Amino acid sequence: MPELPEVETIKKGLSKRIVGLKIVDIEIKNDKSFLGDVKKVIHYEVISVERRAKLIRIKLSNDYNLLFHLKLTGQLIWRDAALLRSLSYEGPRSNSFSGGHPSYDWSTKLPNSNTRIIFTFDDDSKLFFNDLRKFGWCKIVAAQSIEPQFKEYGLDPFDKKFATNYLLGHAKRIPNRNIKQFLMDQAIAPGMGNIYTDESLFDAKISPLRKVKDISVSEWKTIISSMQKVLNLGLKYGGTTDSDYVNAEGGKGGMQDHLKVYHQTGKPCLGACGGVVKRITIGGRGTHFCKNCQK
DNA sequence: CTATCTGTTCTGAC
DNA sequence: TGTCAGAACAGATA
Repeated sequence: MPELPEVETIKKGLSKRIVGLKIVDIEIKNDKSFLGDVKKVIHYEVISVERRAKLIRIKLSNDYNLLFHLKLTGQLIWRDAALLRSLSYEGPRSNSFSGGHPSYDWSTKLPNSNTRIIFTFDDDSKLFFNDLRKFGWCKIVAAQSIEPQFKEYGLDPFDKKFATNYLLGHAKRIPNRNIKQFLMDQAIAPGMGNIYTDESLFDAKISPLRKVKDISVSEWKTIISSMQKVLNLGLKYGGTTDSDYVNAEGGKGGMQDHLKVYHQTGKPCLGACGGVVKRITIGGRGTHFCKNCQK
């Protein structure tokens, strides 16, 4: 599931590959995945690739943008022309039992049954928007409409102003909200999702059930530094591949091997407390934590 | 076979 | 206003 580190990893990968290329064709295989008129972006060049919250923005030379939200299962995979020729028909097929990880034949065979949009560039390379569950989208947004789109989001967790006072301000507004849902609120901590919220709270030794009004200033400081720590770790390992996430080259991330609580239900707690990782539901989301370590 | 669960965000009801 | 269920969708699991 793409959260800040996954989206940022894709952004970096795409930026390296497609800046300077001109879009020459867009093939829409699922109408609901694409909003806008393709005529507005065809024949224009990619100026930059940026991230805001969990959105990816491809800025074009004519003041239009392609904005993507990958939601749960969206992928953006770029292939150069040579690789497309060698892999387009009979990509190697892995079986479904490769070390407990899902099959990855979609990352070698492109397009595939999950491909919703195909962008072709002027060097014959292609960008594939794959999305198994079709929650994700790509839309064309004019330059002047970008900021209004981003207005709903709070400060990026790496912003210098993302500090105790900022979070206290939000906490005052919704004092009875639990810290888990608080951190998942995109108006407060955009880019945070289930994985990095659970990991951050474990690192901070704070229970996900704590109400925000009961969190002290020093605990807020700890939470902020834990968030930045685990997000940075996610960035370092190129994101978490739990099921569908791949980077811009179609490769897996490595953060899944460094998760301490997320999807570790029943395993011994790594806090050396002798407890086990529990799973409960908060706000409809699976929440993983250690009752001993997190107070 | 059906029922349940997953995980992000939006919508509509209370 | 905050809170919550349900929907969007497809597939893995029970």
